[in-house]
Amino acid sequence: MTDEPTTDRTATTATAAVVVPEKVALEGLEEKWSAQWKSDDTYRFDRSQPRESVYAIDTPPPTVSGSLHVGHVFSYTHTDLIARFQRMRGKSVFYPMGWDDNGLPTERRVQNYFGVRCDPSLPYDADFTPPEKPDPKRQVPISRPNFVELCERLVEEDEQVFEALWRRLGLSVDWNETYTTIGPKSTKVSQTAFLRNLARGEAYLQEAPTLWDVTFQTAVAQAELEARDYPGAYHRVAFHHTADAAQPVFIETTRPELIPAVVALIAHPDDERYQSLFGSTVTSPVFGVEIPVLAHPAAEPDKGAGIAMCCTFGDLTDVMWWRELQLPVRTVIGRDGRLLRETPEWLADAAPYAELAGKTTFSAREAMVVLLRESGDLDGEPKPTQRMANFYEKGDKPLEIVSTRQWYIRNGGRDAEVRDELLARGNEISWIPTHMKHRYDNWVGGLNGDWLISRQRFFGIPFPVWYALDDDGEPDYEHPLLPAESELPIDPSTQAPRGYDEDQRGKPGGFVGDPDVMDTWATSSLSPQIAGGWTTDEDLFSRVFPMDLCTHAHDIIRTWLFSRVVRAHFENHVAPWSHAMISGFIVDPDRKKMSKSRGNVVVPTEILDKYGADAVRWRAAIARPGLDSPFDESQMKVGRRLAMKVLNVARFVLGNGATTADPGLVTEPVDRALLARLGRVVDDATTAFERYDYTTALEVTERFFWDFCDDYVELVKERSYGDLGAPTESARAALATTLHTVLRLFAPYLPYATEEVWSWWQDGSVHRQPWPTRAALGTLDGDETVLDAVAAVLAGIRGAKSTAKVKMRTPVERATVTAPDDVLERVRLAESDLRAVGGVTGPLDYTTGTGELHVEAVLAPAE
RNA sequence: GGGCGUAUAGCUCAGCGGUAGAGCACCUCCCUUACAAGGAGGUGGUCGCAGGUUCGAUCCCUGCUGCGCCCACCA
Repeated sequence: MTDEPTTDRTATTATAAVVVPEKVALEGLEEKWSAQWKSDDTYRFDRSQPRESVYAIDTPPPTVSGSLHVGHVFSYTHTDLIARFQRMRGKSVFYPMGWDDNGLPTERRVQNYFGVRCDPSLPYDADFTPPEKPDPKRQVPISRPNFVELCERLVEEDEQVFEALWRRLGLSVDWNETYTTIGPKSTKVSQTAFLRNLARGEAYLQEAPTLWDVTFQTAVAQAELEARDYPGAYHRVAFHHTADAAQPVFIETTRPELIPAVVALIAHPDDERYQSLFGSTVTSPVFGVEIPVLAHPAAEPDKGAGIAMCCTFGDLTDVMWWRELQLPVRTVIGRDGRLLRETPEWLADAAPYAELAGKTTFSAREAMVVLLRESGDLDGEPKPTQRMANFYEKGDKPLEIVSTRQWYIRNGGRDAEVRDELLARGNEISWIPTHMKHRYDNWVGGLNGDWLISRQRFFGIPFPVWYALDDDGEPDYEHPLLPAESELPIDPSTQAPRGYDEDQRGKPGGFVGDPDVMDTWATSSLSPQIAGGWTTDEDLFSRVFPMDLCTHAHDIIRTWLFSRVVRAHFENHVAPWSHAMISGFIVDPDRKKMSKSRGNVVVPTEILDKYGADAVRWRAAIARPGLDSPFDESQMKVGRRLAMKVLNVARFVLGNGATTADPGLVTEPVDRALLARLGRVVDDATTAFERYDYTTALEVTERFFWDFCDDYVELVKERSYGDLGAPTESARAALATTLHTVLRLFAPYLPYATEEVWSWWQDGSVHRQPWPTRAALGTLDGDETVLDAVAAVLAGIRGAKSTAKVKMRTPVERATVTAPDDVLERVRLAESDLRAVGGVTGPLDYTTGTGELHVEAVLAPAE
């Protein structure tokens, strides 16, 4: 199963002078080899290969304005392990790297870093230089093009820092294949895909209630929501029967400031308490607005008073009622999160509104309570409560819902057929681990609206859309003006649509550009297309798409993973990759999520400085896909020790002239046993790696390697020196063959230590060598149980010395091995080696016994 | 409230219908010419709880409980 034809060269002799350093160290290897890999272009993708010889990887473009934590480092390492394995298996690995430099985080950083803010009404200033000392309180207003220039300047610096970190970690990315989510290529691809979505009816413009962040003043998509605990208070408020004002109807609300926006009271159709009210009207307190009392099954009888005040819009339930019961829109909250300054015309009693106008929701709530007290409609005191409120994941005020015009892409949230298609795409993907598919299914099944992709921001990919202005200067949203694909990329804020001149911008009979930009996910959802050359390099695209693997942590299944499936589904009619490998989180030792606010974040460069890249990679590799893993520095030490051991044992093997890795020279039973076992390890590691189980592949290799160092190397040490008169060449060839094989098995995990050792006696990079195969070891007939028998004798002799608390080189005057005959037979095969390593100077006797092998040793008296 | 995962040595984790495993930590010993940032040898567990299936359950089934995550939840 692992014996696929490759150009395996296990039978390799030294092709260059063997240079083994006097002293080995991990320090310096990262600088040395990452520079070498860069200058040699070691990881370059060979694009001449056909699709079946290519392994293509979709990596998450990190947010360059953010900071990386150790979880990122681990997750990217997981990807790299697979990339290196596939490369050694003979695949041409397409492993690009993207930078997400788009969007809000960058804007925010630019504002703070340069002390500026974007004012789109200003003209471009070609000579603008940012203030020398940024003053966060007095940000300099600059034009949108100036602002974007600063964004681009800053992300370029950020990208260099990130690339340096990734190179040091040893990611085998092809650095010729990079992209950004804001660059011309991404813009062209994003705009092209958008226009095609639009032409097919998958994208549309709609005025609708939208989740809105009042701080950033932008719309927010469902995927960016985060529910958080938020303190509030129930206010018991009286409405009044319109027919009989003396009869109050009590509702409970946490948002009394929305009373001017009330459009109905709603109770469950079966709720007996309100049967007589259905169909009648009530009058709102303070403002005297007459509203209907309606029935709807979503009203919960045991929640609050059992009858709810429906406002436009307090929450998503209000939106549902508004839509399903066809209620009017009465907006009182503006985009700045404050109550509208103009008094709404529907208020029967308008005067009290002056107390609320222009206030934040928080202040308006207090003012409203005063008004309710004055009118006598507040029953009792507000009762404090904790509830969950929706927040923008980057925001710190609860979201409001305002009615705005936005661009959407269909995602099944409003369409069962599309939803089923997307669920079916999920079935096309092999999920690692498999249970991560549930998250995808849950998310797709739970969508309650289409994907909102427009943002009211500045630094982002603009919609390639203009609107004609009528004679009154009103835009015609029904018939957007679109560019041809060949004209892309375009910026509608600086370019005019066909048939118009720039001086018609904003004038009646002229045009206006769509002011919005795409959300960053609307671009990164196309990462396979952007990186793969869709519409920009179709030959490349045919060789890499659909891709083989995407890897990232489980937190972005609902965003990045899902959105890529949506885009590939519509555009390419296929899932974007065959495998999705989902990493767990690195949590702190108390199993809490690492976060800046908790102050428990581990900075990647610190652990790289302290333990080295190989050690950090080793630690990453023992975290299996999908499982959270607590950060523990002691584990880095273990990885570091392994890397050191590789260097040291190689120094021994090669330093003794065991440089000919030719299994054909391995003749002694114990040596053949070693290679037989190694062959099984190669098979096991390969099988595990093929299943994306990099952890098991490492474990079996490591188990073998430590046994090799502790037992086999000790066993044949004397013989390999050539002073025993025993077959020296067999031992030396076994040592060299094992080193030659194990280095390649470890290469994905420990790229630096293995490359260093490889360079001592081989040409080229170990990372371009073929993955080892069992067949190439040529010892399928070896009896590996010989090793077990020998190891048991060794342990027996060592145990005797350890129990006696004497030095390990204490001579053994007489030893008796008791074991079943077949085991004794195997021990005899290595007798001279055992005598040498055990220091057995006197007789070595064998007696037949049953059960476990047992050694009786008579030790020489202490000197 | 819905879903998913998880529970095995002090810690981190493998494992599996047939006598409980590794690494770390801990204890004892050893400077041995690849390695003291080493090496050798040890101590340590009613496999979360309760039922069931079975000759036999840590493993399979059911139900609990703890922990973690995702989703829903603004009246």
